[in-house]
Amino acid sequence: MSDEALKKIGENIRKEREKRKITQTELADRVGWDLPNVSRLEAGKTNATVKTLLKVAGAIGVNAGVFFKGVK
Amino acid sequence: MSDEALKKIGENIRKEREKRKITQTELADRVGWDLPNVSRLEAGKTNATVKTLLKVAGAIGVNAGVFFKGVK
DNA sequence: AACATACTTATCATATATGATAAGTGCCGG
DNA sequence: CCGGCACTTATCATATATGATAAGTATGTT
Repeated sequence: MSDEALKKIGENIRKEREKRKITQTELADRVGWDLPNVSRLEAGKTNATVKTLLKVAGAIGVNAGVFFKGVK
Repeated sequence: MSDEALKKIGENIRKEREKRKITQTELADRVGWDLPNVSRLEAGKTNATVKTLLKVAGAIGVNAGVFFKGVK
């Protein structure tokens, strides 16, 4: 469950965002944050909470469960 | 993303635990917590972090993504 | 060279999750 | 009725996520 997991989750979020051609700026806008907080999340530099994951999932249109794909 | 979501996630955790015939006490043991913290999590009274979900998922042998089933 | 876009890094205050302890409820077997 | 088991509720200190701001990098365009 190390920080590897957080990195992997960040990468998964980034992939889902890029799949939909959304910029970090646009995502930040949709969730009502400032841009750096999106960057930090995708970089795996934060141990996000459920609510944070759900906001992002809602904004890009996926179930938050997908962020855990391949996370051990 | 209301607190409904947190409740649903708690219920999902409880279901997965019960499926495997594990008590809260046993789960607490496996993750190295005291019992009340498991109760609180399953009751949806906390906005858990990724690491918390991963610990529980590891202890009961599922991918943490399943905790988000049916969560909108 | 100046500018714009997309993103990263560092840092801060405030809110809150975590992990602990103590005390409670409900149920069942003896 | 009593002890034990499974779980809940309340509350605390400490660590840290969130949300904000300021300043940086990299790449491409005019």
